[in-house]
Amino acid sequence: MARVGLTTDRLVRAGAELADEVGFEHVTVSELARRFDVKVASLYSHVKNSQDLKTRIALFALEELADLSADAVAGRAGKDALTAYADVYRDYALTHPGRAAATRLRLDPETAAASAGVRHSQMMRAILRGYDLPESDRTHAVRLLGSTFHGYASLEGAGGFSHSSPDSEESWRRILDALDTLLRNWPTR
Amino acid sequence: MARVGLTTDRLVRAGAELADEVGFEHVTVSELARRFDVKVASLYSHVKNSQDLKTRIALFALEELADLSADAVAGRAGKDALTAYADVYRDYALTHPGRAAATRLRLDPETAAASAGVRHSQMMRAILRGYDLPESDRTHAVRLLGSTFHGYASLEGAGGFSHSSPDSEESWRRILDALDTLLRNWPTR
DNA sequence: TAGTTTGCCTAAAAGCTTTAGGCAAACGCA
DNA sequence: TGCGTTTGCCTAAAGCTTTTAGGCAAACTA
Repeated sequence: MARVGLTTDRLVRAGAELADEVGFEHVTVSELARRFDVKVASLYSHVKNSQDLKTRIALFALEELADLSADAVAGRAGKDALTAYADVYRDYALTHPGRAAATRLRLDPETAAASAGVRHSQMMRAILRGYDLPESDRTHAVRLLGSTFHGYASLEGAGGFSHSSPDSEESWRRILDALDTLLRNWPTR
Repeated sequence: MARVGLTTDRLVRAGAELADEVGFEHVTVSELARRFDVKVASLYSHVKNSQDLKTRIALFALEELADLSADAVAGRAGKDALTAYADVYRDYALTHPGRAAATRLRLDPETAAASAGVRHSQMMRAILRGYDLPESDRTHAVRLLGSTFHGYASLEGAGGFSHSSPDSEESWRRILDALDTLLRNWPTR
């Protein structure tokens, strides 16, 4: 009965890798147990249940992505900051599709409020400081950016843009140009 | 052994309703059988398997939404057409969250190509005729609109904008204004 | 009305989730 | 070092979902 050394943290990290391999929706307690060569019931000491595991993977991914973004955005402003943030987002979604899908998991309000999701909004708000938006419009702009990045990564990940020209990379660049233009010509009421 | 009169079509419609009630990811062949007061195995004459059921629900929702959109867009142009299309999209997502989630299901390329998804792209292309975009940029713009609508509906459905001001309705209107502005000032290379 | 089709059934196997209770490894302290 | 406690992983078991195979009777079809 050698002990493998399970911890919640190790399970969550392995769960994130599993998600990238098989898709977040196919992450299963059983499969995770198999990977640790351990009986399923053993995981239940470290994780409340399947939902809990998925939530933890989502929180982990949000955090990891926030760290990467913060790094990329540091020292940049304006369009430079916008594209740095956006590119990190998209790259993350491409290299870690399962984790990216996890960041789209519906979290209950308290969990969401305590998540790295708020760091993401704060970063977007900070990026908007490089543009001349009235304070009252910042939230709208944050929501627009969030929706677009989210949506693009999601559609691209679902294969929506593959095998059709022009290629996705080009659309992405043009969309970032467009969003930059938009923020510099933001329509006020 | 009274016959209930199952058909693939009835199953798909009931599946769509079920999705709206419990969430698309919780749609299950078992639950559907329960609702028809029929044994689970009976459904397998009408539907290949669970994945097949979900795919059919997705195709149904895409079709239904395309019909609604076509109706809304008919006879409109420019911003009028843009907002009509977008509003139908968002309303659908709010009133039919499960079906809307279904439209985000990853379809394999052939299935996607034969789906009403292509009607959606065509409608967006048609809407863009009201704006003065170079032909070569239309695809980029379609992808931007698709991403933004998709992303907004997804985040709003996940509760991302609820319980925080300004309310979602206002952001949505402002985002449509912004997209309209953007399309009228589309940055070319 | 007889024959055929087919819709729904029973049976059963296999996989995932979750809880309860047990044994032994690892830790903490004298 | 040895003893007691903690705790990590195990076995067992129940309940649910998926999926396949084979059967009977209801509903078309001639």
